[in-house]
Amino acid sequence: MTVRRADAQRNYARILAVAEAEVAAHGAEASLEQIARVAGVGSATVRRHFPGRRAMLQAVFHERVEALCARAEELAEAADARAALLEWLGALTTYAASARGMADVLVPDGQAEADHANACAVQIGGAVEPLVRNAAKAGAVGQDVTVADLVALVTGITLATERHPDPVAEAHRLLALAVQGISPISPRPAQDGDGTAAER
Amino acid sequence: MTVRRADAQRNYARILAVAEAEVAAHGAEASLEQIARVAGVGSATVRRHFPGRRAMLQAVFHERVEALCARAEELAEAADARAALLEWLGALTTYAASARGMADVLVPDGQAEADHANACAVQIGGAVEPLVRNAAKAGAVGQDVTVADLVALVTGITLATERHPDPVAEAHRLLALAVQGISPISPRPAQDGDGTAAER
DNA sequence: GTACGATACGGAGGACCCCGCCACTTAGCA
DNA sequence: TGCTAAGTGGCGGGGTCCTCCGTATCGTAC
Repeated sequence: MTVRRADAQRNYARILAVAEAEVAAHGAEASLEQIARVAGVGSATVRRHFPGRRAMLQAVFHERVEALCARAEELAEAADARAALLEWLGALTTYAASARGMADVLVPDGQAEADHANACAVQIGGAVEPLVRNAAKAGAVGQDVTVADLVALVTGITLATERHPDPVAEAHRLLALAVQGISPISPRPAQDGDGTAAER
Repeated sequence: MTVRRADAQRNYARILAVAEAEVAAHGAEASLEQIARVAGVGSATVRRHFPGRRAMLQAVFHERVEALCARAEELAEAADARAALLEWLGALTTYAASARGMADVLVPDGQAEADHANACAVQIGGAVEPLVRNAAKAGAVGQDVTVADLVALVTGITLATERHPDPVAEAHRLLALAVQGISPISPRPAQDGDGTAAER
């Protein structure tokens, strides 16, 4: 635990490379065993570096997450807060829809993440927070809209369009729909405006 | 193939009942093997009645899908087309978010469904089509919005909020957000210009 | 009431995967 | 050059999915 041995680092890199390819090919449920086989290491080694599938996926998509965070920081400076936020959402959609398995790692995992609390989600949350706040200040989005909401919406869209012939295009279509509103009406207080009623 | 034997029907019913319980308990990835065990039949029998997990899930949620279709037909008569559509979307959200695994069966499955083309999706599509058309005619939704779009959006939201402490409430929140629009402005054809964004 | 044929059943077996354990190798420091 | 702990790989156990095939059972015709 002190410092990682050199061979371990090499193995890690190799496994990660194989994992990327494998996830790209088979999506989020790529076989860890298969990754080990292709990488030419024992399956135990893979699991040592990545305890659990989620960890593996997080590692695979780490670069992309960082790219998204960097983009968010750039965009936080933009003059048009609304356009900036929308562009970032578009970028997120493109990433999530084109990289199989990425959406799965963005959806919060109930129990097993309390310890380090879904690393990428937190990371993204921090980086994008300013974007959303700027947009809220400009009146482009509601005050109660959180980063998590937006990410959830996009990941949901991505998951739902995963098997579509052209996932990226379809995801962007649905995103546009959600941005514009399915059926927007200016909020009127005291009307039925709070969303949906309970039903049977 | 002529007529089903009586014992087969009984087994089917029993397995279906167990499957419902099992899916409710463990979600969409409930073990077929486990279902067989609990139902006291061989695993082959389960898969004879339900070839593949999707078939099982479709059977499990068949009643709910029918209920939703019935609701849609009722609502098609409503005076306020927009309210009708929104209520139906709310109902769908409640169903999908409260019944674990239902969302998974609503998301179209690329290849294996071409033969009978995702039974429930088609069924819902047919029943809800009038609702959407009415709403479109009333100008409540865009002309290019399809049933599939709306269902995809809701199922996506459901998938993304699956692990949330209170999935139903959270799903409804996001649905409301999507209905109102994340940041509605009309840069798109044919819609009236609302002009300024800063509404709220 | 019985005998027969189609229908449905269930268990065995193969393939795959995840996971934990443990003896062995090897890198890195003294 | 040794020594030690980090790192490794393979094995076995438990689980699932899926297919095949002998067998029991149902429904019917006689």
